[in-house]
Amino acid sequence: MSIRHGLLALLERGSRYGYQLRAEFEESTGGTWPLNVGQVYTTLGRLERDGLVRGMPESDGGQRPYEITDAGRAELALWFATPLSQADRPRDELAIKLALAITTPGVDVRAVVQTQRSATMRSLQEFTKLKQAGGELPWLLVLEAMIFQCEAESRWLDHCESALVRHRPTVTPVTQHIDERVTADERA
Amino acid sequence: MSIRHGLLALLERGSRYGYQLRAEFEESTGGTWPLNVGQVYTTLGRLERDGLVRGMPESDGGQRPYEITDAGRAELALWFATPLSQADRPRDELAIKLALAITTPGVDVRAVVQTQRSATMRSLQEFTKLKQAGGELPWLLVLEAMIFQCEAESRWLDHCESALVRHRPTVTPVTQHIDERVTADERA
DNA sequence: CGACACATGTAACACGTTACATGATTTG
DNA sequence: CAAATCATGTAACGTGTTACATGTGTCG
Repeated sequence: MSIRHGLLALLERGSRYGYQLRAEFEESTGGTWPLNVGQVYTTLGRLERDGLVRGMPESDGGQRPYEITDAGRAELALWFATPLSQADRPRDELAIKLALAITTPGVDVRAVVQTQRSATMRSLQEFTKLKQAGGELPWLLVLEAMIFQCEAESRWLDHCESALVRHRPTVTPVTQHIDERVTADERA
Repeated sequence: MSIRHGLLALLERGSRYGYQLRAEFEESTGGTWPLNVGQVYTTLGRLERDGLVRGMPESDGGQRPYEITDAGRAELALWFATPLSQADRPRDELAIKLALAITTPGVDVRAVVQTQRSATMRSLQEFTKLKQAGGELPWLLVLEAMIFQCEAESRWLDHCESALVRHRPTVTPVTQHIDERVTADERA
């Protein structure tokens, strides 16, 4: 639903055509989430089908601008007025992954956690660097949203690791045979 | 991709049938993300089509168990070994919403922020209550992931609000006419 | 001219989601 | 018996995503 409403919001500023919409959408979010042009057109088609936008006749340079309708404006207002509930959000794949890793035989959960943390920290560094480069307020806020998320994820991964250590003791390479005895016990 | 791999992980524990898979999936995540049974079957169909699981003949009580194949095991191992990159994640709808709210005429951004924060805090309280009730380790970690996320979101919303105040001064009901002058200036 | 950016669009597919149809089994 | 739960499955739709086809304009 984010692209749908995103395009609607851009059209609220005034009439735009597909290519413009893609450029402005990517600009708002600083190119963090690249948007395939094709998707703009398919989404515009669906928005028109639903009566939220109106496609104008093709103008001079082969450009076909769209404008938002009253229904579209209402839908947009509703979007802004309604908070995102937990149910609206996609499942947290990382949480699912770790939760299942714990109960899946033959998975080194600590390795999963550590690999993820490396990746998360790399992202965090990239974002921090981008932040130094500066930019418009919207793009800056998006960046900071992702920075906050990375930090939360990193803290959560730390938390998971220590919870795991508490739950099933750490294994060093030397005591590999002990590891196998322990997991065998747990299966019973 | 999370359900696909989730089912694969559950099948790694042993042969299961559809209804069981749904129950175990919801149990792992504590019912936070309810999973429609129908989706289990469609997903199992796709997994079988891709050779990652094998559907067994229908047994006694009308149950049709599935088992994971070697290809499925490889896919699962890959899933666990590969960290989630930023590109894999869905667009952050809230971030997009706020970024666009800022540049959309006629939107009270502060109201959007405050409405969202109320909702986020409500979620946070629910999760905290659930945490007190306790549960298995996987479910506990999932809960804490969501708690951490809510906290990050709440902090980010605070940050947005203060960034907005810095950028365009707060308006009180009494000085409504001043607000209109200001926004008119900004449009120019 | 040839390459590249601009611009529109379609086809095909993946995944998630809901609603529905259908039966077997259990239980009050 | 009737209602609820267990269990399987299909049909239909929505969004997101990619790949492709097509044409125009511009610039070295």
